[in-house]
Amino acid sequence: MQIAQVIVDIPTRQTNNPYSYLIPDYLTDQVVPGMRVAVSFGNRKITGFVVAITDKAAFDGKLKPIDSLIDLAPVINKELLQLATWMADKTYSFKISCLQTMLPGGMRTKNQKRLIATEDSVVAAYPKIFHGQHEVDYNRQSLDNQSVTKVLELERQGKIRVEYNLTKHARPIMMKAYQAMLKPDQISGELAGVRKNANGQIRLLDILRQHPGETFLQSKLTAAGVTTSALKTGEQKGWVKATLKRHVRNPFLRPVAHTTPLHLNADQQKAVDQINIDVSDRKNDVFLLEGVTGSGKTEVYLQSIAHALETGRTALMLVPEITLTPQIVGRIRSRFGDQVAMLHSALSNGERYDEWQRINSGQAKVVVGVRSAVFAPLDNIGLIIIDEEHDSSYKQADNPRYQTRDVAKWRAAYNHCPVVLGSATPSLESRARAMKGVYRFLTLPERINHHALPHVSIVDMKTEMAQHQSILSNQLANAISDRLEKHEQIILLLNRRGYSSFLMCRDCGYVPKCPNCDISLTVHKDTHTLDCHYCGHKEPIPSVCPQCHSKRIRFYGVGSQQLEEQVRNQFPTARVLRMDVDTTRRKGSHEAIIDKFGAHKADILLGTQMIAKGLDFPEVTLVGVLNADSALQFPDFRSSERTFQLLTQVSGRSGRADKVGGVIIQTFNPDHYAIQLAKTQDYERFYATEMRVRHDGKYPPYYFTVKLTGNSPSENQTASEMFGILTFLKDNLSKQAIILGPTPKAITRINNQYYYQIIIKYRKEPNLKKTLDQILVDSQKKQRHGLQIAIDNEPLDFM
DNA sequence: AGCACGCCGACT
DNA sequence: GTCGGCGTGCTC
Repeated sequence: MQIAQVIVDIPTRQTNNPYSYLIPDYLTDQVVPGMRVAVSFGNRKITGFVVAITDKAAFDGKLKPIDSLIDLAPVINKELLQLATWMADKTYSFKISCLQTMLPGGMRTKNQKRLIATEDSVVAAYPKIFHGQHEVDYNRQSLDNQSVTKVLELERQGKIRVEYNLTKHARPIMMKAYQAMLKPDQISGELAGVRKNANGQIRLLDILRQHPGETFLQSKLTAAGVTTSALKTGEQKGWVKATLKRHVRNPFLRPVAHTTPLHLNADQQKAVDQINIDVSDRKNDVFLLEGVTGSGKTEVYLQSIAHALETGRTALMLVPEITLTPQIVGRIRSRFGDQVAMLHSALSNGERYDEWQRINSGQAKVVVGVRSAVFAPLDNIGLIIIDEEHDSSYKQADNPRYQTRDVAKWRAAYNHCPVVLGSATPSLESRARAMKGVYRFLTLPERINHHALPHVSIVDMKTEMAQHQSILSNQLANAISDRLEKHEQIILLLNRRGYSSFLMCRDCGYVPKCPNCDISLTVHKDTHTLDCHYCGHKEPIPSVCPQCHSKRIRFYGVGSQQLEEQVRNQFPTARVLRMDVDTTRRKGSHEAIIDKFGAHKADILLGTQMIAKGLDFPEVTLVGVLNADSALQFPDFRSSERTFQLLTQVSGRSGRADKVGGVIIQTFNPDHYAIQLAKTQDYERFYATEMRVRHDGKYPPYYFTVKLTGNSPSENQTASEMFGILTFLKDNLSKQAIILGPTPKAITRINNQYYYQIIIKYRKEPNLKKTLDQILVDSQKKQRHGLQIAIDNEPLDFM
């Protein structure tokens, strides 16, 4: 008898190991590791991943059989199955969360319970449960305790039937199609029996002659001039047979022209050569490819990918979250055509599913995508590239909190292939490793065609604000007028990290706050609401101060909407485009804005971070950064690095073609080294300065770090439990470990939960993993007192 | 997670 | 004396 080892879809410590299930006879040899199955667990039905097939159970109680298969073929291959185990361990998360993360969103199953009333009377009797409907989804959170008990009671009485829907959301699209049934020699005979003016039928026979035996989507045939009535006749006469054919969604909006490899300069050639040798020799090095903006990193990637394909292997290229614009994908596709699949958050579930299938089936050999694409089911990977490796979107913010770089290195080791980390401003971690010889260091010091770097000037907003209250300094305003006159384009960047507009009463100073969180509400003019960005609470914008009834209640802070208004007022003839979360929410709107600006149908593009990355507009000759230092104000050890990277990156956006660009940086900290060194684009000095700061502060890359966050509905409870954890840590770690906290988080209360954190900095702690695992096990009991623990290994910030 | 079981306070 | 609160433990 075969036994399936199943990781069930319940993310808890106690269910983090496989459960044994019998494989019924009729499924013998059909259940394979990596498939999902439906199983009974307790008294409900849930899904799980088969991770192994054994002939003995580790459990000596009575085993239940597998109920049914969810997949006919594995959705997680052998490599990814191993990776999931490693990742769960590394990120202190559950195996099931890791497995689910590896699947494209649309394929994830949901354990949905559905209640069906078998007696009409109960529908009317319990409106809280049924809302007047005969069938409802069972949602425990939205029901009060009495209703939950009632549901169980009605279920026992047989007045309610329970169904479990373990649904997959994305499915292949099946469309109406027709299969050609005629042999070529039958065609002319049939043609003779057709009326001369029956154009549709003639057209159909024509197509059937050229493609005997093929199956055509109905839409293709009608597009080719075959009418639906002709198809009906054809079906009656036995020419074609009605059937269904899979329609593969195509997320690529436009066809692209084919391009050929560009000529490389000496540095690029050297980089390509070294990477290619590794690919051929199946060596598992990590390269750091450092090259200033415009130095031609992408061409290095493309030619290395080409080499990987030539050796019969596949390639994976990762890009930051908001960069994956048609510009980049277009370049990859123009070289590799339909072998390219893309995995990106802007795709619909269905599109992502189809792209994933193309990869899983081996049709796609090159995958371009964001963070989660690191789990693309590619076989036989020959090269992994991480572009803009310093980008913070490579670290997942919630469980499993993985760092894409680490996952990529794991997969590269498994596949015996190199990893290329590319950046103009590498993360200090990566650069330090390159200096130590852990990574191999490749540089592209020159800009292609020797374009001059843009001229960068810094405006001190302290003196500027003393003269006039305006978001735009005189210098920036003058530069904008100048470019508008010359019909050149302008990008205005609002560094809005934690900086958005709120409401304040000018008479009493009242600021509307979220009732559930310790944070002021943000003004959203489009919806006319005050929103909480943490818990989603919304309320209308008051016209009088609720506290002192004054009418002088106004906006403060600069959001991109306010900036847009001011720019339009100051430059009424300019055509302005705004790009931020509000204007890009709709699918395709991101691309639409970029296309419009690229076609010079607007003069000014303004927006947040998302306009800083990877875009290439040759007509842009001025980049203005409105508030360069808003990130610097955060109590975060990485804020200088972020600021430097951002400013360097946006500066690269100006003047890439034949025109020399200008960059104007407005700041309240004109003397800060991150800003001064960004002005001269001096990465070397920034690296040296920042490394000294990190060394003195005992920060990464000199120290490893772990962040432990605890939350509960009571502040006292949270604090005291966290102090208990502190004692436990002190008892189990060495004297060299630096433990900071517990301290309340910057926003202590979110959704009526109180958050405290502990930071651990260390160089060598052999007991750490064991100690933290123990804390998680213990927290299972403490969670009953309401405390939840989250562990973030190598957090991006200490906030 | 979600359900059952079991042990202590306010009630028909 | 019971009903029901939630703290604890188990699910192959």
